[in-house]
Amino acid sequence: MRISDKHSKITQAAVKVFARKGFFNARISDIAKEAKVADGTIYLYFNNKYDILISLFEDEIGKIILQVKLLLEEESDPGKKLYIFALHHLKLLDKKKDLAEVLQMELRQSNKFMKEYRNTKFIEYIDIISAIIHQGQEENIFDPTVAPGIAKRAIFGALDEMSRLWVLDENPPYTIEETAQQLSNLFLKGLTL
Amino acid sequence: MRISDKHSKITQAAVKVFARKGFFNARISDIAKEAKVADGTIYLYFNNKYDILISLFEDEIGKIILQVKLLLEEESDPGKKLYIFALHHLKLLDKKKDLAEVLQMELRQSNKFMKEYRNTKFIEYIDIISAIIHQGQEENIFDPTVAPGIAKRAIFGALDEMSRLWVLDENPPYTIEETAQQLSNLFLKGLTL
Amino acid sequence: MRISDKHSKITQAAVKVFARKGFFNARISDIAKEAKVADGTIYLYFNNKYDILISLFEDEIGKIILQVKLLLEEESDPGKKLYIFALHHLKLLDKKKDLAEVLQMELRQSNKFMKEYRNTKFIEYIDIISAIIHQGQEENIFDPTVAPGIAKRAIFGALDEMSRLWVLDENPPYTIEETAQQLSNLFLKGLTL
Amino acid sequence: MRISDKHSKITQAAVKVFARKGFFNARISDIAKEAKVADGTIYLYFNNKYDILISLFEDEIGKIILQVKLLLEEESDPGKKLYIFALHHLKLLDKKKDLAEVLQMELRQSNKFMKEYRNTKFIEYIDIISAIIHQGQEENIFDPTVAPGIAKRAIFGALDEMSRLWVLDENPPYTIEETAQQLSNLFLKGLTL
DNA sequence: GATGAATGAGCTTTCATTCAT
DNA sequence: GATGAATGAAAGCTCATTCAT
Repeated sequence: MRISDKHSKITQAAVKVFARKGFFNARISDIAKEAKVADGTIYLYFNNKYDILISLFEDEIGKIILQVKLLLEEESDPGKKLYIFALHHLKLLDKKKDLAEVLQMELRQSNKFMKEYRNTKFIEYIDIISAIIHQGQEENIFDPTVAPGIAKRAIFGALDEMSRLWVLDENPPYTIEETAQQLSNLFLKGLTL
Repeated sequence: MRISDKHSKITQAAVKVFARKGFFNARISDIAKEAKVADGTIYLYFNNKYDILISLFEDEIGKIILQVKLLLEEESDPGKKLYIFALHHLKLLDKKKDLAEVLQMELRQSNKFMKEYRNTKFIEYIDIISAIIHQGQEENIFDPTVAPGIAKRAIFGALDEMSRLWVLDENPPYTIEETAQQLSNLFLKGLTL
Repeated sequence: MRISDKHSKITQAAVKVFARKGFFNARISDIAKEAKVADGTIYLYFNNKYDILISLFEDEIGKIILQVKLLLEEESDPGKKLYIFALHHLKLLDKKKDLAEVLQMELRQSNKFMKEYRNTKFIEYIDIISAIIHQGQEENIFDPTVAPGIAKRAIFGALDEMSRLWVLDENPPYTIEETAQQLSNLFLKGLTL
Repeated sequence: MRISDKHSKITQAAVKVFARKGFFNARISDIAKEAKVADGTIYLYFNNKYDILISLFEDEIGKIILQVKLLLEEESDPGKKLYIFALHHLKLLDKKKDLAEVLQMELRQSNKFMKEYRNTKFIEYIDIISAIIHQGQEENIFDPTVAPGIAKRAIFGALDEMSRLWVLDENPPYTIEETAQQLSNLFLKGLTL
């Protein structure tokens, strides 16, 4: 088994366990059992419990950023880019519910991660949105009086709050496509000159 | 001393301590010390540690709902209502940073509260937004194709994400009024026919 | 039960357990069981495991110093003082075998206690010897060329090594009085002009 | 590489590590790293952690015994022999501070070594002293009423306690020669008829 | 009602030892 | 023989909760 396999196995197990029980209620032995390794093995790959969460976060957000950026490269219209971003965000979190729950619930939860820990990956992710807005303003499509620093947070916040529907609800009242459509419409009209 | 005084003292202390340390890192003895009561006294007013958080949440959200509803009664225009809601939300959380942090960070964090615990107070709060949207649609001011169930979450999510700026950042790059203005503009244009 | 009772009960239990198993092999739960308290109770009286050992040491040596000084006050002849000191030292450690074992074995064992921890109580104890030697030199009874700083260590080391006989051996080949006599004779002749 | 090389490398490494951290705080991996072998390799040469310490002890004391006996053969006067023994003891431990620390601190520390483990090498070492005393008594130089079994322990204890000065103190207040001189004078006068 | 000393279950982390390669 | 990744038992310490006063 390759080294990276163990690391990855533990990460995947941690996602499941953190999603099920929450970071603080999750025991290392839960993760170990889920990953089918010994408790001690986890400490060969991670420094401590917090490190698992941060590491997991950076790895996964990193992958997501790569994916979205790749997708967006194929489109030039900022309005359509916004839709693609929204759709991709919702789809992804729907597909990886456990991961979604961990990212949403656990990561923002503690001073440990949002205050002391400078969350650069997260910033990189939402800066994709501000880049789109900026582009739209440069091309005279979007309203130049809109502050991209506010709009990016608004859009991410909206997506994030919506995605909770699929994470928490067994039978969400809206489809993902419908939601992505509605959200991008809403913001598009709001942004467009 | 009236019974409610002790209850309230403990709740206020819990807000401070949860904000400072997070729910899981907070100790009952921290709260007791902050409230200037004995550890055991807390258990005369609350069943357990989780109960403090839920109780705190319901009480505080209850007060906020009362306040906003009162404010909104004085205004009839749905567009202006949206601005008032946004401004009030941001102002409040800025004024009560500790409470803001607890509501944002701790409450959504655990399955314990968002899954098992049916969060009716929270639903009541964001339904204020959908009521405004509904009113605007009834009065043919807002686009009838917008789903209020989506828009309410989008608006709350945007506000929530924005408010993190004042909670976490020492020197936020925007003023509260500016932000409320930008957000309500954005959504207003998005919503308006 | 008075507070000091619990503290003392734990200290006494720790002496027994440390003597039986050694500091590192002793578990907190062993001490707790021996003291008939809960594990956690120990941490109401001591900061950590090391603290129990140091605290125990300072308390017990403190008591011993008081006792010996009291005894020595009644005697003026430095030669006889030396005998009294030796006899008392050996008797005491014979009577309190567990304590003797802990003081001998555990305390000198670790950098933690002899390097980082400035062992002032111990120094105070062996300085009783140098004071006697000094007195003898002042009174022209003892050889002035003898360095009290060396002799005090020699005498303490001799006593300490001897006392191991009663700590470790079931049937020591010498009696305490005989040993005290031999040792004080040996050193007296060595010291006397 | 000869087998004994690895064994010796590990022993030397263990001396360093035990001296630095103490037996219980030393990790097998520390010793392995210091010896530049793999952790598992240590178990090809030693049964377990305790075995390293005991083995180390027997080897090193064995060497010391050989050296002293050789030195003493060249001298016939028991008084001078005593001085030679003292000087050699102190010099050796000063030269091999790490070894000194391990012998002093770690070996006497635990029941594991002084009770269960019959320390024949150590006995052999201090019996060199009683042999000298015996010789002196046979030759009518030393006081026949002195019990060699007590005197040997007294002398060893004195040397041992003194040698702590060079192990623990950066700037010991006495030189080794001075100390050996003082000690052998003290005991010589004490022993001589 | 109020207290806070006492409890003891529970958890993270360490590390001697093993064994497949 | 040599390796070092993997193991899993073990233990120090914490802290929510209880209950005698």
